[in-house]
Amino acid sequence: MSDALRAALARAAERLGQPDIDFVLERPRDAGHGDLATNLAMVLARPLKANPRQVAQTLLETLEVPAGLVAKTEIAGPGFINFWLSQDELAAAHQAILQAGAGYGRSNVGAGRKVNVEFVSANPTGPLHVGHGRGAALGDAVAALLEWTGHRVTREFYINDAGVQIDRVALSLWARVQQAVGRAAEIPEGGYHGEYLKENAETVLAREGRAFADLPTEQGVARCRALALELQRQEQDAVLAIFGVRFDVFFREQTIYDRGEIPRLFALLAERGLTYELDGALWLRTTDFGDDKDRVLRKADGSFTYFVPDIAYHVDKHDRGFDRIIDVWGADHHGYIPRMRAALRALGYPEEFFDVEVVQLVRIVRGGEEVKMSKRSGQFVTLQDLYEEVGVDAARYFFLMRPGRSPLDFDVDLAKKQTDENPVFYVQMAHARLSGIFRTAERAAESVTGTLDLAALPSPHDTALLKQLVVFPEQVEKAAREREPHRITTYLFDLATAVHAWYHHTRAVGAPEGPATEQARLLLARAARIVLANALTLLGLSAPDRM
RNA sequence: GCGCCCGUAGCUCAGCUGGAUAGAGCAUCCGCCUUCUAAGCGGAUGGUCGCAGGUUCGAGUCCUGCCGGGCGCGCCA
Repeated sequence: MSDALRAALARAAERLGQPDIDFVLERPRDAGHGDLATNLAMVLARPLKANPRQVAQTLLETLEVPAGLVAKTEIAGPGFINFWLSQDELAAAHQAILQAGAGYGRSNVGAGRKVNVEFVSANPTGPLHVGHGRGAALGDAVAALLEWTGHRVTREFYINDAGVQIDRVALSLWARVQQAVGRAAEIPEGGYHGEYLKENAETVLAREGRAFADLPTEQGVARCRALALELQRQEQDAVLAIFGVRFDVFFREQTIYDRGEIPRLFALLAERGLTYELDGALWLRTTDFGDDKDRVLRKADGSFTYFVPDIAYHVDKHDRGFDRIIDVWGADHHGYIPRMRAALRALGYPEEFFDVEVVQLVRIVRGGEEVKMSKRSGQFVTLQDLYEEVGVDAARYFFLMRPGRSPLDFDVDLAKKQTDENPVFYVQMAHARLSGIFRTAERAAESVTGTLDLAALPSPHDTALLKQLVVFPEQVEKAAREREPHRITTYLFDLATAVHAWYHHTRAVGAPEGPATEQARLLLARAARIVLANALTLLGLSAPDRM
């Protein structure tokens, strides 16, 4: 609805001789300033050398807006033009909610662009921790936002199954196997000490038989490598499934090697003159592309740095035809961004191809004290511990409440509270209450149909709720563009506030104002329930009918 | 030392491509239960937006410098 007005304003500016002027048409913060406001007169004042309020007056005199769109205009403050939309326009916007239903809020601004979102990508060396949980919630929500705006999204998980970390797990598991059959064995230097490898050792012995422990060391360790990988991946997937996160692609680092991508990459880089030898090592000229120092690809001992398969992996994503890839990385990897960006630039990829979402640390706080570790992992709080304590919905909501770039204090006590202090509870309660209205009315929400009669909605809480509902699609677009799911949790909270206030101050079933108002309020409740459910669903949260 | 992120109410944090009187929750104080879930609603108190300059009709938002906090700076992954 704002598009028609924006076009009309642009035409008016053109008539004043300023066809390409950049102006803003937005929803003002203060409801007293109308439904939409523009600064056009103020930005025109300078080139026209005129008083902004005078310009606003001229604009309003020449403005041609489609009939039935705007009910009232005013010139305010330093030269803002405020618009109030007509009631027909609001009724039409309400009707659009009922018609679109579960699809309300979706758009096509992404125009089918192929996007890859890679997230979690935890090493297969142990259980997922709460930081992975935040990355999972955030990556999944970013992916959902892109889907809702018409992108073709692939959710991808990268498995580091070829590095030295997995070798250390193999040696650690072999040691646990030996211990389990009563032999003296030590977890090697840099190995994994968590309880979970003891469990894995028991699983291995139960499955392979006690004779497994008698294998020659080399063979045993090799088997342990495959078994540890399998068991850790299985556990991670089970936890992610409960957490409600699914991936389309699991990409193993090993595939890079198996397919011979490494020599191909070296040839490509050499061909472009991007590498050189120094001190027995092979270097990539990343400084030519914005990095602060060149990076080693092949070490003097002949082995590759981690950077090598990682570049090859990003090249592979490019070759799979994605227009854009988004990596969700922990904050401890942010120093790695410039070199990867430089490598992809060096290969001639477009600037906007590669993006990184940095996810800051999560501190788990219980009783005002930071919780540092769980017994099972030995060094960190696991994602499983967290959702078993507070529930999946609360965990996901809390992870999404703040921008990923902000460090997060996760208040476990608050997340568990079944009161309005807990934002998840508060938001879901709003949905449950709306469902309760239809239970009381003894009607299915879908059976309430027709055009919304605004004249039958006398309370300011009615209109406040309605106006909150119709901004959902633009909130989704904005959140998708900025890749900021926290905008949706903020919106959900504001919407829930509008619902609770409306619920408390007005009555739908048996409305004292009469049957026309009951009908209008039921239509409003139906729309509000749709929008709440859509926003919750988008973020991977449930929309309960009772609580 | 260099780079990135952060600094907004007592606490935890929002603040949309710069826009009108800087918002919310918690805490503190004051109201409201014959109600479709009081598992709720309304109100009050509380701010040199880290500091100092600059750009602009207009700066929490953009630029520069400084102060404070976090993280990263390997021929580790």
